[in-house]
Amino acid sequence: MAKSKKIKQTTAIPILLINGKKEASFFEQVYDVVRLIPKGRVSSYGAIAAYLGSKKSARMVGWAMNNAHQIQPKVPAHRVVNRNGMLSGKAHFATPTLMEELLAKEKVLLKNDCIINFAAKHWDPTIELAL
DNA sequence: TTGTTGACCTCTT
DNA sequence: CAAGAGGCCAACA
Repeated sequence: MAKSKKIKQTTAIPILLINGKKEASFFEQVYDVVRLIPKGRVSSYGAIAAYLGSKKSARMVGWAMNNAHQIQPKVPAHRVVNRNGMLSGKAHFATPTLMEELLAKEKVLLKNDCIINFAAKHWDPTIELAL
């Protein structure tokens, strides 16, 4: 094969390369699903992880969101919350209140950093995209 | 290179 | 009912 050194399968896949490239990593799939979240709806890390294959990979979804800030097109990370409907990642946004602001613009009401009527607004890819 | 950490979830005690 | 531990994969020191 062309490469003199063996390709490290487990090693980092450059996120920037994923953008518009053939190699589809776990991260890109996360971004893709998150972009599909309709306005006014919210999803959860576990739901996305489960849709991709393993619900135990929910942590990776969180990591993907962390990198999502350097990803383009922009990923609506504010529409992704934890299983409790709580804005666990709001602190990682540009401003601690940015996530609330974005959700408020989508008519998503919050109370104590928790989404009101979360069950009704929960957009589960496993169900919505299960066609 | 190994080991620890991380925007989580589920099971077990 | 509450608290603890395990598990997943990737990035960082």
